[in-house]
Amino acid sequence: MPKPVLLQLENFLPYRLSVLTNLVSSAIAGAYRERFGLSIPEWRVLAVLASSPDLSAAEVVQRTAMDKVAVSRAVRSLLNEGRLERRMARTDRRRSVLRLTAAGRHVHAGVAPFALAYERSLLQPLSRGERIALDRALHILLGRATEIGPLRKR
Amino acid sequence: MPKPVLLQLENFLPYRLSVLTNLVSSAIAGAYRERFGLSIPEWRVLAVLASSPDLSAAEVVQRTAMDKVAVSRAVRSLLNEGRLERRMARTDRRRSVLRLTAAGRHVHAGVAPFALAYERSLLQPLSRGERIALDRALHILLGRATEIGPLRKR
DNA sequence: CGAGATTAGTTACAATTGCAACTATTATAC
DNA sequence: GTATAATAGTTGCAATTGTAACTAATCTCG
Repeated sequence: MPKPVLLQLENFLPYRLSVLTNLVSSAIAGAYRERFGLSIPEWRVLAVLASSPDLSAAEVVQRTAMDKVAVSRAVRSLLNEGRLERRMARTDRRRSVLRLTAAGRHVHAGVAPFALAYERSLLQPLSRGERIALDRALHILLGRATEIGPLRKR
Repeated sequence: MPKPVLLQLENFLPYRLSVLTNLVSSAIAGAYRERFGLSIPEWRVLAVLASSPDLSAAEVVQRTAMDKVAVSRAVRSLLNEGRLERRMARTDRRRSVLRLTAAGRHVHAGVAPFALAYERSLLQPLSRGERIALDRALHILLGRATEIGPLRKR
């Protein structure tokens, strides 16, 4: 007898994660683009530089789990839009030193409250305990997924 | 004084979901492609037709949360590969009736255990209680995300 | 019946993305 | 010091994906 295969797509964790993430990401991406002219990669770069100025592009890659090409392109458009400025490190002329301009800080100050409001709204139906449990579970899953499959180049 | 903006990317739920999902999806996608020559959209179509034969493409769209164009393309390549067969509904010649071929069932029988093993491995560090909590939280979040942002066309 | 609206599915085109190759610079090893 | 390897970042190209327009068939309702 063949072993019965019990796979229901709607209970399959990778599928559920994917559907949820697509929903959330496209809601957010639409709002960012519409209101601030920002793509998600741009927003991520902006967000890390807002709390940690003077990173190099490679450091941004490390902190955001983005691909280095994505960072390069996001940096370029943020530079074009005058939201970012770039110097080169004196000791190593390959490394860039990235910092938000006043315009960049201004955009960030506009987006961040919106982002936090979206998150708050998304989490609203969860109790405090449920949020903590979710937090823990995501943290563990992230570690485990990294452990299982290195697969992504950074 | 400007209100201090407290947004740390690494604590931001949409960001964390996105990183986790990318990690999981690319691990799975690589394995499916390598071992079975399947893309993720193809795999999803295969999975729903394995448990529910004779759906139309539109019904596949409803059950998978995929875009109808993505379904159309996945169906076409599965047809080309001989993993799917399509008839037209007698009562409505627009509607297709999709069914796995023996080859399609064979591929599904190969992939499904692999998919379940990956999921099991991913969940392995979570206790039973933690899995239940995760399950609940994802379910609630999915409903809430749908409520907040219709944004995606299907 | 028959005009207009609706639905199923496909196609065409544009935007996004990812990979690999490339340039420039610095580090390492002899 | 020079050759080789490694690192930072960019660019080009191909594959994926999304949006909108399209075809064909059916439905609605006067």
